[in-house]
Amino acid sequence: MPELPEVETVRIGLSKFLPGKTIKHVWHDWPKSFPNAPADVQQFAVGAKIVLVARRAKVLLIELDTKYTLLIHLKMTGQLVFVSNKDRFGAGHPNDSLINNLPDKTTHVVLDFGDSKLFFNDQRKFGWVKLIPTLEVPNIDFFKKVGPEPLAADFTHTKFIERLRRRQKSNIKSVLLDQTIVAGIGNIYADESLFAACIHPETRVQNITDAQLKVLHKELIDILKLSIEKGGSTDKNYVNAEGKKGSYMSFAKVFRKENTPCQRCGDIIIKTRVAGRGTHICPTCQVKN
DNA sequence: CACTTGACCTGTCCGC
DNA sequence: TGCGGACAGGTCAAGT
Repeated sequence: MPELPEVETVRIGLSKFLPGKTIKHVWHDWPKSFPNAPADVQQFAVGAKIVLVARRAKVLLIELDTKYTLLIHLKMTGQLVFVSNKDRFGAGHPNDSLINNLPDKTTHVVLDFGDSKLFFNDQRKFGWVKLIPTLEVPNIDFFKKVGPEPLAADFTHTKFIERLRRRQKSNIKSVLLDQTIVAGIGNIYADESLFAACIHPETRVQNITDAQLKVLHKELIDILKLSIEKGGSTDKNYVNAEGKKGSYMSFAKVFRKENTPCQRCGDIIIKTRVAGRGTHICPTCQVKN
């Protein structure tokens, strides 16, 4: 679901459209989707101009010129879709694309810029939009705890290994999913990178060699970069800022590939449960040690 | 401290 | 056809 490559793809899209736009009106219909609305929204968002769009971990940051920033987390089924008025045909048009039919029943927040709108859709309502003073953004609990960006230039294999070894007794998959160790990895890229590095997801970190972790570091970065290039993974809900799906799933080697042959050895990919998550493994390539 | 479970939600699928 | 239950998986809180 939306992990680092998906959120980064949305950021790239929104960066093309949002800077310079002025928020004319904010609509929302579900308190938990926008917890500090409406009081602060009237004061610090309506009338504000968007300065820039950034990302940290799986969180999008839309900075406003009122010294406030909108933080957005898509969680599992969130979408952020930008629609320009001139691109719409109207509901019911033969071109039945998503953008012609928004808002729909999953839409919970709309930022209206007059000539265009940004729709926050979220089928399961786990995601949220928050308005926070820009200076306080680094001090929110999540950002104080979250680990380094895996695609940052200074994220060396040495740093990666040092951080993973803080959880020597845990299984490697739980550690990859732990946002305080490394930011941005979720279920898809944990499974894909562990397969690429030939590591069984239940292996304790202490039983994995530095050489293996160095391979995992390289494979993880390559996979995240490739996925961004392909516009992320669309399993069910995910779309980019223009309402379009990502194509990385067609490059995935194990995720949702259970009962199909492993591309490396021909054995059959299995689906099991590790760390409470659906987990995909090649039983021949990935052996516990 | 490591690890698991439940909560937050809705849609889909499977078995009866 | 409908109905109950499992499942999907990001994050946090609470429990073992």
